[in-house]
Amino acid sequence: MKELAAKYSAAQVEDKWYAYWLDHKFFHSEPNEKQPYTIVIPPPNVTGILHMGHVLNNTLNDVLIRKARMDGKNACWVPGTDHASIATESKVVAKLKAMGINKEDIGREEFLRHAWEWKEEHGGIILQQLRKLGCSCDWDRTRFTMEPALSEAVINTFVYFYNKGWIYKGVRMVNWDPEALTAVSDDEVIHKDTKSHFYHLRYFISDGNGNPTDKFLIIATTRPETIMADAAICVNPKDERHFWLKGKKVLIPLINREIPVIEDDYVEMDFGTGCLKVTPAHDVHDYEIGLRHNLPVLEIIDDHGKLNEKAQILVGEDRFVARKKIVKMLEEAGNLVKVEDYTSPVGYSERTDAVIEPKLSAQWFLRMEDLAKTALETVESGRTKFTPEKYVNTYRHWMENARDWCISRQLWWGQRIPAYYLPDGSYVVEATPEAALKAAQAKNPALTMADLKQDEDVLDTWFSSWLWPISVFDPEKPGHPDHKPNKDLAYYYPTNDLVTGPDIIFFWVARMIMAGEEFMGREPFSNVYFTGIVRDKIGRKMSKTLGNSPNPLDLIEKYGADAVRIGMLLCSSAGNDIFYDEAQIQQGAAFCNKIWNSYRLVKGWEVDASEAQGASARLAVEWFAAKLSDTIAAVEDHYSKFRISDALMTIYKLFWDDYCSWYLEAIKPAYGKPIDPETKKATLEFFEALLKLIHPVMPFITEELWQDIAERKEGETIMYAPTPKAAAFSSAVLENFALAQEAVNGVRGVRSQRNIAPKEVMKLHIKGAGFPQEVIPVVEKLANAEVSVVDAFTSQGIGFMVRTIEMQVEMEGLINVEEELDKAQKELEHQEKFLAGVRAKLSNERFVNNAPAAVVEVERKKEADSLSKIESLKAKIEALKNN
RNA sequence: GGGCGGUUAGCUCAGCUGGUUCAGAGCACCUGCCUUACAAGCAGGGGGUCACUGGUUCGAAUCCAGUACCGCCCACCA
Repeated sequence: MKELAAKYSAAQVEDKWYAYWLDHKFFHSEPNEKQPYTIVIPPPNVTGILHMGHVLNNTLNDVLIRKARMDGKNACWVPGTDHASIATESKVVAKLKAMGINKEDIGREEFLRHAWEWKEEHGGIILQQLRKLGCSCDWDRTRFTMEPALSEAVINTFVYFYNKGWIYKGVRMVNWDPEALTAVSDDEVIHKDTKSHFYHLRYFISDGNGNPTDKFLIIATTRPETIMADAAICVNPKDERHFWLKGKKVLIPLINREIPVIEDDYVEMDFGTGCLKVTPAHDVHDYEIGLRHNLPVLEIIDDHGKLNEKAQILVGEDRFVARKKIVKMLEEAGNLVKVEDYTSPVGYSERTDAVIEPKLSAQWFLRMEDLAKTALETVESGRTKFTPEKYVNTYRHWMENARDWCISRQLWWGQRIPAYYLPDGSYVVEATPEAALKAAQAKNPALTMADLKQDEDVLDTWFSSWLWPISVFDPEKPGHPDHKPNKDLAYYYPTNDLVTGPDIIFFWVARMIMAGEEFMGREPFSNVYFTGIVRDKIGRKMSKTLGNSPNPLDLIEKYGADAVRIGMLLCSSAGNDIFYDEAQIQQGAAFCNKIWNSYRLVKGWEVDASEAQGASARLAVEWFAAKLSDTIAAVEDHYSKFRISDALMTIYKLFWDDYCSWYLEAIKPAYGKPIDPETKKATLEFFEALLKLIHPVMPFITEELWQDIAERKEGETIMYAPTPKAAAFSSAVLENFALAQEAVNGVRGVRSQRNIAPKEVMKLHIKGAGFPQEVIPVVEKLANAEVSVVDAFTSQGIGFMVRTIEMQVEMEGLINVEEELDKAQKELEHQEKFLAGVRAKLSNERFVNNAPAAVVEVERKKEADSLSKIESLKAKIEALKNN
């Protein structure tokens, strides 16, 4: 590298080094004798594009992986994408729709052909974008959850759990979208408060023969069109008002079907009338009550949201039209008591905005009981640690109440459920059609392939991603606990850290733990680091519709990936949401520039071999060596606790404040003068250590400069330079330098107050022998002052204290005695108050007797220091008065 | 409604098992400087009854209880 530009320009640097890293396969990992450090990427949706959440997450991953690599571990970061069945399928559906093609019309096979085409064309863009961010993924290991081997793994696990008896077919209420004609997941249902009515209906008591008596009860409902599906009326068993109903039967209005009155705690006595109509087919809770009381299920609404013939009346009418009509009919029949306005939350489909209809349907379930129990133990025992810890509570609560997992989805894009139906309605579950045929023929030898019909549904995407930490290494293993892990799996599993958002703690994290325990017999990762959500400045979630989400690639282009990375991370502590502000990235860019220029300065110094190291430089080198070691220890501590932003801030301050503002200023040769070889060498060593420390978060600029500070051979990289280690140091060195810094600050304060230019040499008098003599050269250089140690101040000047040491900047004839007196008086008052406080404590016998000796000792020291300060202040005031 | 977590400077957050002058950091702000690496900079400075109330203790930002507000997860009352 020749002359360095005055400003750092990321664009020229980043692509160059990324290509270099790729060329040399620096990201690639193979099992070897070193300790592995493994991360599997939280696979982004294959059709996704990079957003700020990905930036945060993947930068964290990359920091961890690069740090581990420099720590000498065999670091492996496995990238890949998730087939994301719902998201991808709806994108393909939308694309086809735009072409005038209906999914149903072209059929499954043709649809999947389109979907794969789409995936090949648009899929994996996000992985390209991650390269721009600098992510050091082992691209040779890139995986896709729906690639053949991984799909096989999914099917095998299904068969495995089925054979174990944990997978069963059951009926469940799903969120049915009558417009899209599909079930949608709970996440795709938006609850909106909707104005409707509360209809109070009169149900007459039956005489036992299906005829009404003159007695009746009143129920309140928002859905009168479903009364034909009623299976019971339910009251709370403690409700005295309804004791008389016990054992009675009532008649459904209009159709006069007889239904029983039952009792269940679910009914709230003080809500509505205390009588609830139970409609198992069209309400989730009612369905559960129905299960408890063995009630029949009668479905009267079809897939299109219209009443069917089972309704007996209003057949073929849309549910909302039917509602209006039936109200009228009820009114005419004398069953309508009153109508109240009512606002209640109603579920709408995210995609079509249709009102969701709860619908019963046959689904496949995986029993959770044992899996959840084991997975809870994994976390409670600490084998997998959560950061921040608070999420253990959330996790526990969910695991203790885990409901069976509905694993079927009414979609085509995904792994198709390997259940094959026989003509007699029974089914077999096998990994392949061939095996299924064999199994079917065992039941009925006459069957042929053509007689078998595979289940139409595919598996929940999470049913494939929960295998991710295993299947990316050895797709044979899931579904086969006895299979001997291949070399990769044996080496890389369990992975070390997982970085992800808390929103998928159950969907993904918990289930990976389950799968890991089930198939590997141990946890899939040692640590889970939960990030927060990236929000905009005013706290809104970033979303496309709000348009408040910047495009990370634009930011990278504008500021550089390093700036984006450190900008995001400096202010993001684990578990807390991040309020994104472009100013953070600007701060990152400023830091890049600072690093760049600090090197520009050092690089520009000519070395004169005959030059001897000056006192100030010698001290500064000694001090910074200590400071560096001290800080490295602090940084390591932060990392070990996953306080990433603290670790980075610590390095940031070390670089900017300690190295640039103090150290470089202390060793800086006079303008145009050469530097001695010893100092230059030390400085470059320090600089290299700093580059290495910050490299995990700022990979590009550090590589650029690292390559320049010394002769490097082709194939050398900072990526594999070992993390600087803390060396032993004397704390006295730090302590003495700190005193020097305070003295310098004191002088600078006086300059600032009096508007004295930095160029002007000042005279600083230090009273007594308390100040470490050896650091005086540093003070002289940085304060641009001549320092003298005196017994008493003999000239006029402005005083200040460094701890208990009195100092004075000589200002003959330039000081305002009044002002100085005033200042000293105030300081005295403050000091006396402080002393009083300390003495009150010390005179408290209970404190002296109960507090640890060390604490009492500290108080005594405070007392002594304060006394000494008061004494000098008094003397100073005297002197000023006499002046 | 149930569970969990939070409330410290204008903003974002540290502050571990109560005691080190403990009230901190970064950013923002104010003042003065284009000082020959960097104005994406340098130097200096102001700013908080640690949400509120009570308790425990010699001593509380820190422990306990209650109150208020905020956030997240679950259920989302026919």
